[in-house]
Amino acid sequence: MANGEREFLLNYHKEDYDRPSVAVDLVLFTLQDGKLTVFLQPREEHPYQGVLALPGTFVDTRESIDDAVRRCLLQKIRLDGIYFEQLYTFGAVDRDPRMRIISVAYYALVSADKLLEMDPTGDVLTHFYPVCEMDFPLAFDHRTIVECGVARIAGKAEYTDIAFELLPADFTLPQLQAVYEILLGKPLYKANFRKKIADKIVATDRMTAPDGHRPSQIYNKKPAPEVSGDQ
Amino acid sequence: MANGEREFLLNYHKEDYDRPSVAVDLVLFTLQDGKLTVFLQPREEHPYQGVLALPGTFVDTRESIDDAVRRCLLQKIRLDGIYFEQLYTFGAVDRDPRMRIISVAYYALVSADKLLEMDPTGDVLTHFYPVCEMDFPLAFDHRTIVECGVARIAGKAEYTDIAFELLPADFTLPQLQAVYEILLGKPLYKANFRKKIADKIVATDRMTAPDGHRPSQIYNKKPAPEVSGDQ
DNA sequence: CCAAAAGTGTTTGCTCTACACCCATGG
DNA sequence: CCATGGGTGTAGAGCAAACACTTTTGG
Repeated sequence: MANGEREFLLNYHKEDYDRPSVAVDLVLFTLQDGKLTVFLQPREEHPYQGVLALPGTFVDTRESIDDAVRRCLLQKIRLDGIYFEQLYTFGAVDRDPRMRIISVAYYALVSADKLLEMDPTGDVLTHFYPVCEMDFPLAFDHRTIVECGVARIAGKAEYTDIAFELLPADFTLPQLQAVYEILLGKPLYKANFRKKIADKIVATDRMTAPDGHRPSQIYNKKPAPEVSGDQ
Repeated sequence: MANGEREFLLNYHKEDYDRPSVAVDLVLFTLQDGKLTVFLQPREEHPYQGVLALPGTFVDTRESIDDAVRRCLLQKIRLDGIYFEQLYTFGAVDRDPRMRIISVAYYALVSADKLLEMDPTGDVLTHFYPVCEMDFPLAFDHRTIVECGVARIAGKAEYTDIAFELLPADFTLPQLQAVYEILLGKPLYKANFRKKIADKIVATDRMTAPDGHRPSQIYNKKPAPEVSGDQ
């Protein structure tokens, strides 16, 4: 009878009853003025017309979910080649009042300099809103999705290198520390922080331009360790 | 034009072109003979007829994804009220040769005693296979899904209490330690382990029946801490 | 008395925390 | 010479690893 159920559902599907649609929604983070910000756009259609929402798109039959995310990034934000990762799949029955839409949420990280490089007009930059000041309504369950993304990057900042995705290739240690402090939401001790990330970075021989105080050294992220050659 | 794209996709959907179907696939873990085992059933239909596969079902329009998981557990394994959690959503275009199916994978944990209680015939127990001995083919991308589940519970065992889900309410510390050792895949030091989990358990006044050596004390999981009353 | 497994105290070593201090630049 | 922020060494707290040891049962 477990099989009968499966049989039923297979037929149910083939005979083309109504069934869920699948979309991706994207939580694109960057840093502005020392704050974590997220990309939001006012919706142009009902429901939630004019209300800020995450960028998203339906998943086409001929593309993987990751490809739908890449397409969404490219078509809606003109971004390419940035870090993204699956977050969670949201499937409450009433999350969209029109019809049943299951949303596979992703988060993405981009550095402010990459944003400017990709969009020299600076128009895209105006669509970012600080996550700690979102005292306005969001469409659908998008507030929940953003909160889920914030929680994820806070957690992953502790044991992965995602913080580097929010900085240019050249960065200083005070900058890197600021990123960690924003993601973790707490201040860090300078000396301890430097010891902890020492093995993830390489110093260049360049310094920042003097600015009323001691210039800081410029670092790069250490390349991912090669698998040991001999075995 | 981002809007035109959205418009197109909305119409694309409404006019009922082919679009992805959504299923849940379930990685149900338990412990047998000191090994982590997973529930698999031979498929009764093509494709992969006769090949072992995870239990799964299509997501109905009127149920949430979590509800689809509950229904799958109940209909296919006759299980109810056990721990489960979303794992990852798999959406490669060719993961199912028949048609495009996006699978929201979940993992679930059940203790061997609960399995027997729910299914006194013991039939369900025969469908579990040790994850470390899966030297046989699996249908679709189900091997990847199982591996994803194994990695997840190994990680979560370190900072959550999921290990308790694999034991009855009454357990001994050697039993609990064995669960952690299986999930983490490494031996633990008895004295250190006991100190570490001391604040998560409460001792009962009961002991196991003597068995050729010193009996062990029976413990229960400490109830989740109440939110402190005064504030 | 011995084997086997349960259960406990103590030492050691490491990591993270916190503080103290020095360095380079502009004014 | 001071203010500002960059950069570094070192002592102490806390946690975890490792070891040594005692206890209880059956044979």
